[in-house]
Amino acid sequence: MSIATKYNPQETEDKWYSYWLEKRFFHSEPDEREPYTIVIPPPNVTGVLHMGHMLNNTIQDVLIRKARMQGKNACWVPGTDHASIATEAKVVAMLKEQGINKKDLSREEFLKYAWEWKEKYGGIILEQLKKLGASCDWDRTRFTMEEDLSDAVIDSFIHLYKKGLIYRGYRMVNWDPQGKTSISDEEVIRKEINSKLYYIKYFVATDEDISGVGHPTAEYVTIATTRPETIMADAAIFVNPNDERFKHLVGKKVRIPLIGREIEVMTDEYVDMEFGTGCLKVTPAHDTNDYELGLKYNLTPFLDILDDDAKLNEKAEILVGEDRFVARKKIAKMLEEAGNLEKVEDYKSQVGFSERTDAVIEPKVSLQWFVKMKEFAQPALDDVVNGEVNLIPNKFENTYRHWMENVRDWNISRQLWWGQRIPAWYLPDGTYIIAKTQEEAFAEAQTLDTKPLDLKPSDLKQDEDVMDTWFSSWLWPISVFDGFKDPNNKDFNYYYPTNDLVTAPEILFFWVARMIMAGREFTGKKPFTNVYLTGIVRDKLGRKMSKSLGNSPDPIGLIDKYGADGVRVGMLMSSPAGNDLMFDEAYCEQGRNFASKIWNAFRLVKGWEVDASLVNPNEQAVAWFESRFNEALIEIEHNFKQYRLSEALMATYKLVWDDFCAWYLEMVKPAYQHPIDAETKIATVNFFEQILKLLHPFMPFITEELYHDELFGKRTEMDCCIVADYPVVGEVNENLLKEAELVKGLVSEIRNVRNTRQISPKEALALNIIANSGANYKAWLNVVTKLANVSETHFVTDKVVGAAAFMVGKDEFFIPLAENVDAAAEKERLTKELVYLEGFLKSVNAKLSNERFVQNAKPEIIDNERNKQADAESKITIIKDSLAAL
RNA sequence: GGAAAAUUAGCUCAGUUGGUUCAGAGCACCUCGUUUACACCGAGGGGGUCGGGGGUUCGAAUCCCUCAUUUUCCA
Repeated sequence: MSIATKYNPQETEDKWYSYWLEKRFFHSEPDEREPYTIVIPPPNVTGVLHMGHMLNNTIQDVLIRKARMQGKNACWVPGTDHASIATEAKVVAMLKEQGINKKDLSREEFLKYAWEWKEKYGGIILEQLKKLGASCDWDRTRFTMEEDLSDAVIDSFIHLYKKGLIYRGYRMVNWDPQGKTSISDEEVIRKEINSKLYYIKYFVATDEDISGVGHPTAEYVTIATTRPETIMADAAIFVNPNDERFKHLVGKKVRIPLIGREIEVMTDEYVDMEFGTGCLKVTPAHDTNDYELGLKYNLTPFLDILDDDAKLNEKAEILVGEDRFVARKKIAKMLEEAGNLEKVEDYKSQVGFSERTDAVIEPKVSLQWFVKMKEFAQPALDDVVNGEVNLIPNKFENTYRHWMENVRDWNISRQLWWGQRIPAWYLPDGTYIIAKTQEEAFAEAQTLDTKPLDLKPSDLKQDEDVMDTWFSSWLWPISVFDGFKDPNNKDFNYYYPTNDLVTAPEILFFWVARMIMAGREFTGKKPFTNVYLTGIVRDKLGRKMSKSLGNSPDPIGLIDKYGADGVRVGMLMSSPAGNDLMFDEAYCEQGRNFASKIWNAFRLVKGWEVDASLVNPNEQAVAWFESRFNEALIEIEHNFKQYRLSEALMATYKLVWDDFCAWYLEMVKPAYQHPIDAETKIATVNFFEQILKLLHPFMPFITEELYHDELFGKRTEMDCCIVADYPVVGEVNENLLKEAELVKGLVSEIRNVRNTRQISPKEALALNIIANSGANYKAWLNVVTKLANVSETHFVTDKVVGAAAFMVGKDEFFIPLAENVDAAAEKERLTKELVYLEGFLKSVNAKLSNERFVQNAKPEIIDNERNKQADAESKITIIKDSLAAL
């Protein structure tokens, strides 16, 4: 059977992915083997594959494929996240296009549309992952809003509520006026924007000012604010207690401009004397820091002058119904006309934007559900500090610790419909019962002392809010194995805790940390052992990939262009854990070229005809490559242990390209159209098979394709590379490796002799050797002869005059040339080397004659220096002799 | 404003407890070569005061101080 001259990824990839699925190689069931488990970080159900997913899932697939080949029961659980706010936003937008307003729909109607939309578009991303070669157990695909997982969310809510770890209360939250929901701190994107700083005069309230609206009086304070539209909600003015400028005003009342309400001038260390005017207006309902001050001093009144859509309400007294940004402009004008505006300055400030809707976040006090986090934080911190859970790289431990030590309560309610509804049931009097169903809530209501008369089940109204998506994803490693539904089930006992988690550092806190917390709380066990943190995929200029910049390549397009194997290699080529990846298509090109190299090497070996009568001339080469393979395998395993995937790949790449293709195959390959001996062919085919296995986790498709070639004999239908035994480390002959390095050096030197003298590679040369080192060059003669085109070799004891001479290590080599050797050039070359060696020797001698060095340095270091000294001395002698002989 | 990390070749990065010629790899670049698996190739080559300065040490890319720059997190 012949083989195509070029590798065709498209055909190969679809063919083998289907075959793997058909033979159920990805599927895992508990058995007696050791499990190796990864749960996928569930992508948003509405998402499409981007470069971050490519990196993340390539890493997971490499880990899972390697474990599978190493005999573990590998299980990679895929799935998607319902992503409440993101999905709801998309559904709302879709309905809007159809002319449907969410407001006009009932909750049930809206959810019907949302589910329809999810069924239609959800899970595209999982299909895309298949193109990449992801070997997930698709039978185990889960969705965070499917029934069992939702039950887990509700049950865990009830569990925590009963433990007193969930409460309902007024707190300052990040309010998204466009999505009309609170969002978590993590969903707020801070951006620096150009704004203005308004300097506003607040006049001291005196008896003469009977206007009651803060008209000018003799004394006043000036405050600087970026938000003049909130002054109507002011509760106090604060100055620093050490600020001499305002001492005389402390305790006095000033009037809020335009509306004239009186507020007091108070003091607190919090106020920065340097910032603005040194006077701070405090608006507890509309600023997080002001809220804290409000609590501290129990400031009243507590006015919330903004509606849910960020328009001013009647509490503002003026500009009622205006949007906050419109109101800002208008009030500035009004202040100016009233003589309260001192000046306006340009100012850069940090403003929070909603990650989903890009609306400016409004700090807002509202009634929400919270999880107390203090108790969760300690065990989760301990796990990481004690090494129960490893963060890779561990530089993230500091950040993790900082976050866990300053943890704040978790707002888990969202004013949305798409998600798990809060299981709180309100009685007509406003009290509530936490229960899974209306019936259960009703039953519990019967036990209340304060139960209203004639209570019917339908009188109980469920909370309108749903839970934060992360309140379901923090259960992911547990719930995908039904650890809530049936805590003693076979899967859960077998697969949990999982092994590795691969995710981005940006969700270290709000996902990874919370999974550890949930693991400890609900199962008593950690959810995973190792957390591999990938970086952000950026473009080669270091910019984040974004739609607006248009700098994100289409992943599927890349796969079409370079093959999935090529793209996988490209993604891994330069992505150490925890570092951002500067993505450049050139890496994918390198990956594709690598696949091509493997393909062509295969074509070479496949083409060899065996002549059984030939004696094996390649024993040395075969023995060497075997050692070299094992040496590389040790390095690769070492890199894998430390999760240095890019280095493991690079070591594999060099083994295949340099050692196998450039050296080994060149050593053993027969002359054109000549047959090869049986032993060499068998050994080479065997090496090739080992190499395919080594490459498989990185490049699953091309390796599977070649693995099935008849060159390797007949395969049974289940004998596939995906489940082949991963190579194990064999013997390494150090001496052989050392000699090979000398031989490679020798071959390079001979090539150099040709290069510098313009001698054709076709012209055979004679070689004379003075083997001072005792290296066994005789055993390597075949190799040298072939690689350097040497016609005859002589072992000599005296220098050869009139020949091109060079050294490798301590050994001297001479190549007699037809034309005269350029003595002057030769002299220059030798002199140069002599100067270098003498300088080197001088520094070594300096060390050795330094008493303090000899006294303090470790003995093996000193021995080393002595060896260097002896080496240099003998080389110098040889070079001096050569110079003399010229 | 507070905290953390980083700064090594044109680019992306290695460099373990300070100690071999330790200044490295891949890519890119330059020269040569269309040799019979592969031009998606082969052979050779150039290129870095290890961000600056200071210190500890017999010895520093590696440890300490300081400055600069960058990134991230928190406020």
